[in-house]
Amino acid sequence: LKVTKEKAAEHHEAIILAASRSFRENGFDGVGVIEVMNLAGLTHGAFYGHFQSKAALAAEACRFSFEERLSVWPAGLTLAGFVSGYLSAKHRDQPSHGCPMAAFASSVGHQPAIVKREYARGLESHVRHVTAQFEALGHGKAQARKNATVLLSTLVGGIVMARSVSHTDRRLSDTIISDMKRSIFSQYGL
Amino acid sequence: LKVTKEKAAEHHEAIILAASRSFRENGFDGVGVIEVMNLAGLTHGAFYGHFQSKAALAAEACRFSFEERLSVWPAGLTLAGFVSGYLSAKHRDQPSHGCPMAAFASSVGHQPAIVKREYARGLESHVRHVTAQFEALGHGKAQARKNATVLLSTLVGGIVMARSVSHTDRRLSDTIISDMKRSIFSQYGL
DNA sequence: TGTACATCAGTGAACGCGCGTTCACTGATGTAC
DNA sequence: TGTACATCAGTGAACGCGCGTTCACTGATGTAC
Repeated sequence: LKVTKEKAAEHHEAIILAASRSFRENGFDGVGVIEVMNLAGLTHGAFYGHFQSKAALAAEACRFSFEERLSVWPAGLTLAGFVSGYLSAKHRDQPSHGCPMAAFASSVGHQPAIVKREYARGLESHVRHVTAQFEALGHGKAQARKNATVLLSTLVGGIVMARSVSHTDRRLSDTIISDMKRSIFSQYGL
Repeated sequence: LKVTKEKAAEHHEAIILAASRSFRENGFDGVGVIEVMNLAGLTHGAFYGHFQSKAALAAEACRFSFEERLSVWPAGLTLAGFVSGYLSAKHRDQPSHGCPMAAFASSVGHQPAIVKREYARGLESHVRHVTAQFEALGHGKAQARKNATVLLSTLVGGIVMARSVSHTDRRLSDTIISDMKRSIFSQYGL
């Protein structure tokens, strides 16, 4: 049954949102088109009226995830606050609302080119954003960029490692998080 | 056709080796039982005479990957040498022979419990091994363990991030590797 | 040592299932008069 | 503004494919005599 253009646009956004959440939670291959559509409150048949393929949705979901993450960045958030929030049990246990780099980094390599491209774009914009934070702290342009690259890679490593054992060795997972946080704080003097 | 017990044992090892390589290269879900068996020089029908399930093979392949990695650790390898080899274009481009943590970290969470358990065991033994390296350098037990945890997480983050964009933005990928290496070297005074 | 036979590693066809995708159909929308 | 009709977002059955898994069968192994 046909619906309002506004309703259809809302549906489109709902699909992307649902995909963004469940792809981050279960990986691109861990959730199917049917499940995403049901999460969006629709049936699977309507999917190909909105997207050309699952890969196209994955790319959109990837783009949305990065965009959402940067858009909810609080105005006065310090680097210390950012690191603390990133390396937290909450972030580890809620990948669906978390960093898309940590969620997609190691599986995006096996995804279609369209997904890889959108991921690389998001990564670049994320690096730029953190670079600006370091520049605001007085670092030179080149050094700020290096710091941003290293900090983000380090954070991703910490959360990815913590998640990899969070259901098997909770204590080790907690240790990774706290040790990484302490190390980063001392390294950057936060 | 029946084969010698020795041949059968060789086949068993060949399957694990092939799985270890292709799982690290393509992920647990990126390669099927048929492909693994063909890589091992057999047909898929023989698989369930060797393993109870694909998950059981994944667990064995995981265990083997960690074991192989530690067993080929050169006797006199310094931490600086280890870091240099880890954060290299060669390691980035050859995950099939590389670190199982970097290869499996973010997908092991979606694998059956038996795989998760074997991964956690390998991770723990890897941390212990690097801890011993730091102890040999004169660090106290607790500090050595912390250093090992942080170093490994940082290395994994670097290689995972570099791999995530290696087919899309080679320059950024190279930058991540070199910036991470420089940062780690200066942090640990290598 | 030689022979007959039970064992069993490996083969390849087949099964069931879930997935991404397609399509004929429905009925509310929104446009032309 | 009201009516008739073309449009098209959404539905749900169906398709093809690849995957993990099963199984009847083959024929070399290795054992019992």
